[in-house]
Amino acid sequence: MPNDVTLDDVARRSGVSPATASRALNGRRGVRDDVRERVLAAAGALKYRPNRAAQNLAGGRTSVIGLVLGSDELVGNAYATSIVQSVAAAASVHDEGLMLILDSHKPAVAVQNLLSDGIVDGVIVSVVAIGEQWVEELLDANMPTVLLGAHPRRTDVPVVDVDNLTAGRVLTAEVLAHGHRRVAMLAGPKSRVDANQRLRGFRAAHEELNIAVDESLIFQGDFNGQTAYERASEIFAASPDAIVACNDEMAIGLLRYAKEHGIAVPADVGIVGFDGIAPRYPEYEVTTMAQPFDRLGSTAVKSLLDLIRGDDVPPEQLLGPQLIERGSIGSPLEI
Amino acid sequence: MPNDVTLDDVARRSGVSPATASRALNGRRGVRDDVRERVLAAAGALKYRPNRAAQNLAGGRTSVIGLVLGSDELVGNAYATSIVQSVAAAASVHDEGLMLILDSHKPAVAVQNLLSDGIVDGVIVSVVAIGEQWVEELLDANMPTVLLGAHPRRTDVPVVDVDNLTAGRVLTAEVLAHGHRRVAMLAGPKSRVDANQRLRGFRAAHEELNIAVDESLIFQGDFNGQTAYERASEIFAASPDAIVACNDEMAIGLLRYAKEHGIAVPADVGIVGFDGIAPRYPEYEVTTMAQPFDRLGSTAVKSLLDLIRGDDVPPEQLLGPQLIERGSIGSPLEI
DNA sequence: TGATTGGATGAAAGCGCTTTCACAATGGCG
DNA sequence: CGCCATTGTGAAAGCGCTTTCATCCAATCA
Repeated sequence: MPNDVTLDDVARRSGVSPATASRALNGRRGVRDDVRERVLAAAGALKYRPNRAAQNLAGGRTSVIGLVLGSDELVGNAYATSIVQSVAAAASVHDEGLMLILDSHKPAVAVQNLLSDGIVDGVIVSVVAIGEQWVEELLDANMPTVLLGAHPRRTDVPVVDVDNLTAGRVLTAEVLAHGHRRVAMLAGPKSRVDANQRLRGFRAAHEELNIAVDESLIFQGDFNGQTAYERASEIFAASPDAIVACNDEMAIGLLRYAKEHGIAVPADVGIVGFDGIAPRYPEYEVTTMAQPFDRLGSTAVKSLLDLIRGDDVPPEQLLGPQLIERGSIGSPLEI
Repeated sequence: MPNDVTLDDVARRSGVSPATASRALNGRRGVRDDVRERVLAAAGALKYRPNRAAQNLAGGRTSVIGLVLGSDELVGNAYATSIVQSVAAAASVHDEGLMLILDSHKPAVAVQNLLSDGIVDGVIVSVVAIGEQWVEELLDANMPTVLLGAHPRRTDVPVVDVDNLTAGRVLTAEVLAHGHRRVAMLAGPKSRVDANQRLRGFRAAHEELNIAVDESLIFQGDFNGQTAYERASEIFAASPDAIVACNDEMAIGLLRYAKEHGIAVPADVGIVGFDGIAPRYPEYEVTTMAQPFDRLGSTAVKSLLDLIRGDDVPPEQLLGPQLIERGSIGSPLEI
């Protein structure tokens, strides 16, 4: 056992009852200052560490939250990876542990385990996992849950997401502001709310300027860079002035194709992406709408903790994205 | 509370004592078959889920293992990401939960928490976290631990790693077998055991063929692709026949430079990498020595569970890597 | 048939903590 | 100077489970 000194030991050493020791250690009020210090000192000297299982059993809280992701999504999926990172960081800020639950080959067992008391106090479910049926099961259970990314149907679970509509609108407006008029859209999966919102934003930006959207310039994508690369010839064949790709992976797929086929960006065609992960590929300079990953993670964690505590949580929290200019639709505009 | 039906409820419903119910549910022997079935049925009907905190407190096991990583290592670090993925998968196979511990801004608290009983039964520490002093603290504590990747100094903790020496030797031998003679090495950080072993393998392969290693062709790298890209001109200026990069990121950095400067690969120079993550970059076809991530994760998890159970674990388990031929040192050799 | 074994079961004792609850002790007030 | 809040403290009751330990009964053996 890593740890064998108990609260009783601390209590005995500091000459108080376990009850008082517990109160002192947990910062409860109603303990004289000198007593509290004595207890703290004893705990330090003994290297006392509370037994979390016992705390949990007695107190009801675990201080662990779960993060649920689809499994094959992690490797090579910059979005998912960023989410893990930011949620982990946020959890750590709140002194919460983080259980990582990837879609396993034993979903039933995973859910079963998760729903047991004493394992996690609540879960954050990433949009990349939504659709898995075991996740549905999880949502139906009476477990505090926050969705990271909107769900196509469930509106009964609080959502934290980037404001995809605005993001799509602003990004497209930026493209239009550079003078591009034939703007193509490489959309994301139809099942994804974020993809749809971005598309709506794309249309909205056009409407604002009274520019008609050429429906033949809207291409169905799947958020996958390789697929985008493979469809690139078709898209370029439509000779758009610029292309709005619904995420950076697809934008990079297009850029790769352009590079390999002597298509100049932004001279021949402008290309923009989404998510803000493109900067990780230094050879592809692409203007992008960055996800506020840090705030996404911290907001989700904070909301979940509120939910666990029983506080009210807004049904939908949309965070502002940030435009990252990297010159792939032309030089930055003067203001 | 997600869950409010207790073992007592199950016991009562099936007309047995809680003791028997517990035994039945946990597959302990000494329960008549019909009784066991009755209990199982009752548990199913009641949707009973054990309270893990209570189980843990009474039984001593958590069924959760920890995975410790350096924090900034996750995003954009394919190696770390793959490790997370494979460990998560392996944990799930064993019905273990996975706590993810990234190097936080509160290392002390993190360690403190981790070492509490009832949080995790043991931890897997990835080589990418080694060096952080809080990890040292963790290793010194009496907590079952397995290292994923060798530690430069500590030999008191069981290690699971790829056989980097052999990997380096075989990969270099392959390069030499293609007829390359002036072979450069872009090494990894000197502080890393894996990097050093690969370099040793590089030398060993040369020795076996009685080829002298030109020390001026050994370049110090840092496992970073961008840095490799920036140093590429210097390396190519030494006009090697081929370059062994100590990981794929660096190999890709070199390839990117080559591509941009009209250096043909493998015609002008051969390039190979390490880790097997290159295939994720379809535009860069690079022969690589793949880490057996799946086995790495499963072996580490299995060893940790053995350790927790009190069984003996070999101090060092080296797994065989796999050569992935992708033509970046010339066409595959006939056999 | 009586003694002996062994398997199935239940009673009860914790695991280490938090938290009522009751009780002193203290201080403010009339 | 006595009375009521207040505050600090300890005793003890669980939290829900596992696990001895003792018990019971049927099966085995002499």
